[in-house]
Amino acid sequence: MSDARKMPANDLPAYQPAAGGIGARARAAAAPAAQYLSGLNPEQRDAVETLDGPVLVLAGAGTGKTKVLTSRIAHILSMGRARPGEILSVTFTNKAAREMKHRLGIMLGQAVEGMPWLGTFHSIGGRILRTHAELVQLKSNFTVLDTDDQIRLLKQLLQADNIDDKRWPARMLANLIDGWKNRGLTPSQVPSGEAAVFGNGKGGKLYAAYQDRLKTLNAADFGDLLLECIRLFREHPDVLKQYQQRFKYILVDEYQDTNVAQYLWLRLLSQAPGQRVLPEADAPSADSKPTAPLKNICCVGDDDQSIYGWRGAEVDNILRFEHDFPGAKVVRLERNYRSTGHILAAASHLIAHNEGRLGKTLRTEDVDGEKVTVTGSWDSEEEARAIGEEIEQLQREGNKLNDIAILVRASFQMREFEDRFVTLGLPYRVIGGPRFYERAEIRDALAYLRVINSPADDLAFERIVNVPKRGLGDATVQMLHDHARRRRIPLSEAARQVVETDEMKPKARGSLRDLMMSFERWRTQSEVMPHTELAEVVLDESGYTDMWQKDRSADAAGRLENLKELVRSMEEFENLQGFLEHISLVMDREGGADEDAVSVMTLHSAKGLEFDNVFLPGWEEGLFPHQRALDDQGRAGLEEERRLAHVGITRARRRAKLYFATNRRIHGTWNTTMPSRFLDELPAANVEITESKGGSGWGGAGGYGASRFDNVESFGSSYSTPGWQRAQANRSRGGGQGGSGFSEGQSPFGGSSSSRNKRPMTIEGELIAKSTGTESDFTLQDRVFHQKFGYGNVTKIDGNKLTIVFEKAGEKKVVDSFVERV
DNA sequence: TTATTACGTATTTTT
DNA sequence: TACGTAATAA
Repeated sequence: MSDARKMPANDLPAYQPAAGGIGARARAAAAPAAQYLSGLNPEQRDAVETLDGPVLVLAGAGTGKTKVLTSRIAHILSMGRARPGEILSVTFTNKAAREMKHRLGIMLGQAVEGMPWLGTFHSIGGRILRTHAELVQLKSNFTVLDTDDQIRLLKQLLQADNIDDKRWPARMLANLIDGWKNRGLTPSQVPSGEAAVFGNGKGGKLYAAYQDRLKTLNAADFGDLLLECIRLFREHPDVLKQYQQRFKYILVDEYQDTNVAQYLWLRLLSQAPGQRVLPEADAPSADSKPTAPLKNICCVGDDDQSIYGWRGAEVDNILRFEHDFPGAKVVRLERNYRSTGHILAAASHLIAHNEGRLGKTLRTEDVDGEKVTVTGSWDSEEEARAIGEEIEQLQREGNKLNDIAILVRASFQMREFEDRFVTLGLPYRVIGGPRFYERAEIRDALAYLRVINSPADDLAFERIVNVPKRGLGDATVQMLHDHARRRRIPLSEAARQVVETDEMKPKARGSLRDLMMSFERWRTQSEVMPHTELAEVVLDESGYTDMWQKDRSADAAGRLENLKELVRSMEEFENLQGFLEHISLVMDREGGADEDAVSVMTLHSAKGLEFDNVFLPGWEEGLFPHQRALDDQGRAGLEEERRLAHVGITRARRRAKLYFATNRRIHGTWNTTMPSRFLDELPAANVEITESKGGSGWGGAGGYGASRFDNVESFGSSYSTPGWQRAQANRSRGGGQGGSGFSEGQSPFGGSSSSRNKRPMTIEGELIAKSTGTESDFTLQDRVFHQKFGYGNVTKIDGNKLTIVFEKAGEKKVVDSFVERV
């Protein structure tokens, strides 16, 4: 194993000098081969060494999936089959991408400059899109909108269309559009029946309008990063060909999580260069016969870990792989190197209840270990208390807190544990909580920078015109909107024009003019000043920092800290443009793992991780499986929940502990719940039912199993149950937790700072300048009418600015779009 | 225009 | 419960 160490890691591409007159293959096999191949079992090795043609690796939990992927890349490189820049390697999450980069780094040394095309679907799609932005009616500095921006934008569209956004919430439309994009559907491709379900048949039109608006805002949402990429490939075969030629090898991680759009994207790229592009509506239908020779694509996944169906992931993609990629080699990895016998048996048994699996049987050579435990407690509070105590016990036995995780179904469950841990003084860390960049102060700061970088970014402008308060309220913004729409210009340009006139009250006008002048100044400065410094200047001069300094609320200090962190994190990027490109894509935070602390996270964000001790609370009907999954997706939903349960249990190396509570508070009211059906699906031989250690003597052995249906009667009468009364009594918990309740801001930015150099904003500037000069179609002495000032005569024309003497209001300067000729 | 209050309603998972 | 929106007052 370690005799392979002879060859230094960074000698990787240097296999040539290593061996003398042997053939290339032998050379490669003899030299660094041991380095990355020796640690692989036969199946893994098979997956790594099969370089030609499509390969599907079915990798169960803990079977060395990432190891296979990274080894395969190492293999491709050391065989000289491709250079780093010719390997496309896509993952689903940033976390996974980072992990792969990290492991590759260890495996190869610095020899491989970071693999330029290793990243998430979205970041790579975005990158391709920026390179060819003009071809899809964008500019290369386009903004990536997050869900929040998206919804605000849709809200505006709904209002413009006089649609009651009570009855038809913008959020719902956003989900619809997202769904369409996930399925690779442009506005014209959405089935008319589906488009009609929203807003009395206006859904389709709204989608189209939304796309339109995105283009004028020079923005793309998440779905666009893939969908527009697909459109680009279809409409410009030459561009597609270029990428097909570049990518000699394609590797896909977590293939079971891909959606239709991602599938199409991969299909296009995986065809041999020059092949006819797939016909328009080639969603993966049963009869899609792949005729084109397909390249070397290797997909790794596990159908039993598909947990993103609600987000458009198609388990079908992986189930149909052999059909889609004929001649594909399928490798099963079934040797589990992570969990003990009992844990694995429990997980396997559970998942066996699902139908429509490709079927794998996980094996382990590890000892049986401790049985999986199931513990019932009276209510969620007791559950938290019990888990807290068990953790303290584990700690006393010498376990690291870092080796302990609590995995919950829904994030609201976390609170209870946080409360408990704070009172216990137990260090914990919440993973995947409110994202750094989603915090209001970060988004505000970013909005300022966005407006500087891209004056057409109306959403950003709107966000900060009146933050901090400048006396520019709804009325002002509405007026700017009117003007902007009429002249088809961005809001910030409208503001610049209106400020020259008497349209606004002096006070508002003054502060808007100040703001616009500031932006002008910052924009100039941005060309000479380092972007971090610029950010500081902006935050300072805009009064934004002041605003929080004056704020006396508890979290103001934390927000200021976050702002500092934001500025600090900008250093990793070459310029403002590069920073803004990345911020919207790199959504998760990292780091902070130095301290010994219990991890608290959702089951979803736990995928890919492992811990010695895993606590799984909340195994109750309605919560897990989640009611909504059941309602919306029926059987498929249940199976996905079951896969989620499977993922949860298989995170554990040594101990998996499940919990259910009889009473849980949801939306402030107490509900009596039944233990999850998943508990019944566990194999008795590997499970132990234990007493709750949380005191009270309730719960425990009889809590589920034969007697579980005894609880049914108490449904609906929860207010009279002892639990409810006790809960009332417990309300007055003395929780004086003075210290810092919030988890501090951490940098969400990965190590990769591959920001490319692009000239910022010159293009924008020109465009703006031009739109200003549009001639007015008024002539001197025209008699006009103005909403606010009444009738008057034009006495002077300066571009689109008119000076008018009004009969009542006297001489005023106004913008022409506010008056009409009479 | 902003601050305050009242009311109603929605609550999974995330690139 | 807790948040956001809408109505109302200053």
